Parts: sequence; structure tokens; C-alpha cells
Amino acid sequence: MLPQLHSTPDLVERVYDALLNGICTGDLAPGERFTQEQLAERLGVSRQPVLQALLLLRQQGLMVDTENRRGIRVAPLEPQFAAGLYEVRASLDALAARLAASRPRTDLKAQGNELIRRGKNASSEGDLSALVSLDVEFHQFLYAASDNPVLADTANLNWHHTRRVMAAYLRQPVSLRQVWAEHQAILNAVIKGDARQAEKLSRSHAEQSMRLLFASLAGHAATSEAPPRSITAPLTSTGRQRTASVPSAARMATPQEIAS
Amino acid sequence: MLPQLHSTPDLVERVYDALLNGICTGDLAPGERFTQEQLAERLGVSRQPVLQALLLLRQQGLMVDTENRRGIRVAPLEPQFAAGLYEVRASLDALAARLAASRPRTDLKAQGNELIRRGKNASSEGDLSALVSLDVEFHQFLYAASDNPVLADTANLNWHHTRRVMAAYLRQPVSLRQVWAEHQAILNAVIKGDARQAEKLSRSHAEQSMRLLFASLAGHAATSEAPPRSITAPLTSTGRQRTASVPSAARMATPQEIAS
DNA sequence: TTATCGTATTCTGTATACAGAGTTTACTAG
DNA sequence: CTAGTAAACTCTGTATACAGAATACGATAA
Repeated sequence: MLPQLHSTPDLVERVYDALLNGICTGDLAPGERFTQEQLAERLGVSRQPVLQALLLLRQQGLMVDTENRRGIRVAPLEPQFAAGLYEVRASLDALAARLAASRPRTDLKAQGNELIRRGKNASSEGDLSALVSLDVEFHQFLYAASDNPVLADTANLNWHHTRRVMAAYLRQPVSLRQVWAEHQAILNAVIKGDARQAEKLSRSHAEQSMRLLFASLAGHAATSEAPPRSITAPLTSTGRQRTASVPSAARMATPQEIAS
Repeated sequence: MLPQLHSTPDLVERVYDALLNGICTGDLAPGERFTQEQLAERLGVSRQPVLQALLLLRQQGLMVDTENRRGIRVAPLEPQFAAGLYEVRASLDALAARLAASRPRTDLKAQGNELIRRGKNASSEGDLSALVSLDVEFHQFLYAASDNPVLADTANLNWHHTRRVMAAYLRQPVSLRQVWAEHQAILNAVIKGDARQAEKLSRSHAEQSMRLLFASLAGHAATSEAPPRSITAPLTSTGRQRTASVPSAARMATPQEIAS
């Protein structure tokens, strides 16, 4: 079934990455129902790696079994869930900033300022997808600087959801300039070694982000039910299809990324 | 291979639970090398559910691939890791207590006090394994009371590691009475709705727990390399064995628990 | 037309089969 | 006796095969 030579193994990881990325960017919209076989066919692998990747994604709450146990779908994105997410993030970010400030290393300065420069740049240009990436990168940078791997892992898991939220709701650049000014202030406090200030700024930054989110979310309101964009297979009009009709690997977000 | 009728499905979950429990209680010691087939044989299932359960356990950092990619073993338990763990826990517990106190419900009182009663009781009797269970239960109770599912999930993931740490190092009942007095104080603050106090007490409780841990850990010192107890297969003297020699399903912690 | 039962279809989870990567082991040459 | 090489083995990951659960479909009877 897989004519392409599979040079670099670990199909599970590649399927996982492809699906994770699709979910986080919003390319894979919730509400759409998938079958293991459909996913496998599109990605050019057998059902086994898909099954295993789905196990991970389910465990992280990114996909859920469909009500009838036939097929799986991307977990819906509920505002209340996002609120809880940001509450947790505020605590973890505060801890990270405090720890990072307590272990001041000079090499943070160059890397951090570079990130902020790029962030402000992307902010000026209104490049949303770059902004999300850089936001993730900046916060991961702080987690790493905290020198606490448990914290880093824990926070990174939650950031998958945060990326989803951002991609889904932050479509227009709402005062994004301020976000990077706040990043700047946090970094300065960390470099200075002012743990208390870093913690405080970090927490209020997360809380501010949550406020921005909910302001933006108010605009979406009823629109949120219909997902922004969808890359799912071109179904025939009546949302159902015969299994054999899909022309192998085509129009999936990442067809050759898997087969590489 | 499985003559027993498999009445209740979900073998992956049962394998996962069995291994997780073994790791957290310390029955499955780190340093021992396992093969997927060995585990499958002992649990009376095929390699497939084992493979999938291991995927989850690896992702959570509870098991690691052996250096040569042959076999897998329980991840070692490093003091530095435990320190990071407790730092994160302190933040999450503080958040949970604060949120729980902000949403005061009267029904917390009965359930919480019952837990504390049982905790103090087990503490008097020096029943260590019951104490660990009750400790977990009390904190999960607080996470649930916070009414933030993200927080609950995040914290529960970390508690797997915490259980390991407790089982490995807290062998003698060191001032366990105080632990439950602190729980009592936290609960009281939560019920009273004093968020600030609940947060403060919860954080200092976690920090105090960490101090207890490290005090106890100092006693273990060099002992920690040799794991407390081991239920792994009876190897012949020179840490290597022929594959066929294991008499099917015997002396594993949970043989029929899987086959049920 | 509607209700009910039986049959076919779908889809999942588990077991088995297959193939490759790397390692140990054994044999041969020096 | 040692070094080097080749064969066999071990173990993993992936693909395929199999079986059961549950739904949807369709036919028959009221």
C-alpha cells in the first residue's frame, strides 16, 4: 500500500505531528467525523500508526470518540475550557518567570531580545500565523529558562490547546503590539533577576491575554459553531461517501510530509 | 494465546493501569529491563496492547527506552526531578485552593472532613500505602472542587510521579500527623471562602511536603540506587535470561487482573 | 403508512505475520 | 590467542487478518 520508500521511520510520530498540527492551526476543524481508515489512507500509512497516534491525541483531550463509537472527531473548543486553560497558564507562567529570574544567566539576553525583535516585527506586519508561532516560542523559551523540565513539559502540553484557541479566535490583530511590550517587560525583569516582579508581570500578562481572548470571542459569538476553514476530503453532497472513492493521497494538508 | 474469555474489553487500558500501578507503588522497579513480549506474556495478551500502553507511559516519562533500543525500562527516579515536580505542584495546588475557596459549596464540608478523618486514622495506624492513597484522594478532591478540568487533568498527570516519589522515599511515618493537620487547615480555609488564606496554606503545605521528602531522602542517600523491592521475573544469576524459560503467567503483580 | 425484526454494513480493537536495524555469537585467518 | 567478518538472533515497528459490537437498512406484517 505504501509504494514510497519509508526512509525515516516512526510513522506514529509523524502521524501524530501531522494531526496535532492540523488541529492546532485549525486546518482540522471540529465537528468533522473521521475514520481511522480514512486518515490512514490520506496519510499513506496503515491503520496501526493512526490508531496509536489517536490514542495519544485522545488522552490529551484533542480528539474525542464520536457518540456512537463510529469514527473520531476533533474535540470542540469551548470557551469555558479556554478560561480554565488560561487560569492554569497564569500560574505556570508566573512560576516559570520566578524561577528563571532566580537563575539569571546572561545568555538569556541575546536570545530573548532576538525573539522579541521578531515578534514586534511580525506584529507590525500583521502576520498572524507567525505571531502565534513566536508567542509559543517566547513562552517555551521562558519555560526552558526556568530549568525545570517538569514545568516545561506540563506547560507545553497545555500550549497545544492554547495554540488552538489563538488560531480559532485571534484572527484580527487586536492590540498585539501591547503583547510584545509585555513580553519585553517580563524578559527585562528576568534578566535583572527581579523574581517578584517577573512573576507578577508574567501572571498579569497571562490574565491580560485571557481578557483579549474573551473580548475577541464576544465578536465571534454564534459564528464559532461553523469552523473557520476545513481541509477535509471533498465529500459528495450528502455528507457520506463510499470508501473506495478517494483517489489515494490528495489534498490533505500533509500528504508527502508523512511519506517523506 | 488467550484461552480465557475476554469479557470486558479495552486491553490497552488494563495493561496501562497494571503497569502504571506497578510503577507508582514501586512494585515495578527501575533498572529492570523488559521486553514487550515478556510483558505481553505475563499479562496474557498480545504485544499490541502492550505496545500501545507503553506509548502512553513513555510519553508521560514513566518508562524509557533502553539505551540500545532493545527493551524498555521504568524511568529512574531522580531527586532533581522530584524537586521540579514539587515546585509545579505547589503552584497548581495554590491555584486549586484559591479557586475552590472562590466557589464555596457547602457539600465540600462533609466529604472533605470524612477524608481527613480517614487520613488521621491511617496516620495513627502507620498504614503507609493507605496514607498515600488518601493523600492523592484529598488533593484530587481539591482539584475537583476548583471546578477547573484543565487544572485537574494537569495536576493528576503530575501526581503519578508524586505517588512514585512517596512510595519510594516515604517509608517511615515522619511527622505524618502534621500533614493531615495541614490538610485540615486548608479545607477549613476553603470552606470559609478565604481564598487568599487557602492559597497560602496550600502552597506552604506543598513546600513543606517537599522538605519532608528531602529530609527522608537524605537518609536513603546511596541506597536509592538499589530499588526497594522488585517483582520482576526471577533472573538467573547473571542478569540475562533465555527467553523461553519464564513459566507463562506467574508471580506478576496482576496476572488475572488483566485476564478478568 | 408505520412498527418490528432480521440481515448487511461499518468500524473498532486485538492478534498474527512480516521486515528491517542492530547486536551478539561463532568461525576463520593471522 | 586475537582480530575480523559473517551468520543468526533479538527486538522493535508496521501491515494485514480476524472477530465482535453496534448501527443502519430493508423487508415483512399490521
